[in-house]
Amino acid sequence: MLKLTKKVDYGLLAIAYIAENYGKRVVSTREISEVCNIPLELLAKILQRMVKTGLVESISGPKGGYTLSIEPSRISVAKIIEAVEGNLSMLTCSDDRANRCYQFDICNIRSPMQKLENRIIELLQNTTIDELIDFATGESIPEESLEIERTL
Amino acid sequence: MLKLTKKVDYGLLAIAYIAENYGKRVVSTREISEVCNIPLELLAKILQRMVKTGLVESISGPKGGYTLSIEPSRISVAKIIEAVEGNLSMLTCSDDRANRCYQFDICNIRSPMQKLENRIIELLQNTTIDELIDFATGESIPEESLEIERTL
DNA sequence: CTTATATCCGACTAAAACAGTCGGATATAA
DNA sequence: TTATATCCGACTGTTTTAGTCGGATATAAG
Repeated sequence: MLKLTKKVDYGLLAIAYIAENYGKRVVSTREISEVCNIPLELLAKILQRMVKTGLVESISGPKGGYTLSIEPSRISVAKIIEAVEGNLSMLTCSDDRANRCYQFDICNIRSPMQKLENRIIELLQNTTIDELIDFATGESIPEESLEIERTL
Repeated sequence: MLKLTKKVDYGLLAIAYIAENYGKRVVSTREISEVCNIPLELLAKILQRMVKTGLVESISGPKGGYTLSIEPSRISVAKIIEAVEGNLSMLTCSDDRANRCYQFDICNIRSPMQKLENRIIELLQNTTIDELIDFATGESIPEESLEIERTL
């Protein structure tokens, strides 16, 4: 379904915490693990993937840890999902021999669904880390953000 | 991740096919199964769930099958996901004893993520079956729909 | 130069979700 | 009565997810 995986959840929490300390100090896996209640080893792997994709950078050794390698405003939820999970597409339409979709030829909902996916991805790209920590620090909360509308 | 399950894929295809014949005739599980290359038994269960949630209605016996119980314009992708999977939330923030989230107390990204989720749900609610079959029948394709923009 | 604390990395396991199957019940047109 | 349809729960194999383990490399500090 559309549920976020734990890894993504952890990744978001971790990078938000790193972002709060951006420019001040580096934070270690252990510290994040303890503050956020995230299993240490799992968190380590998540952070390492975010290093690989260039979202954070690491300092080895004692007093080491992680810090953002780019501005919070340039780190989107989309990038974090991609870093942690590999890709963020909800559709896997394929005509390849290997992982062929048996509906590929007769599927007439592909275009509109593709469009829907693109819009969702746009939303994920437009939600950035600085917005997340703005909430945390209490700055500039747009009043509309508290509305909860889920009428089907 | 955000991938749609096969069940939802099948559900979308099936209901689109039913919608194409809406007002003309009922279509059977077997027919949809053959046309769309969907395993018969699995499709049957999916259609039965959509009956339960009131998206389609069934006629038993020979010459029986399914038809929409409401207008195509009132059937959204959101409703189909809910019918087939139970719910469509990407977040599962819970303070309950049973399935408690161990980050609940310290999580400071919940509000913005909730907002993001609401926007995605809005998109899913605003994409309806009549749009899907408009594409299939070639009517009123907005030119922007073919754009593929995925710049991260 | 040793030690303690970090990141780094692949392989592994248990549990849950997903995809699909099976057996049998009920309804109804012919 | 029969054939064709929906209905429904239980079951199985596969894949994904979540988390663990063992060991390598890097470096600050004594």
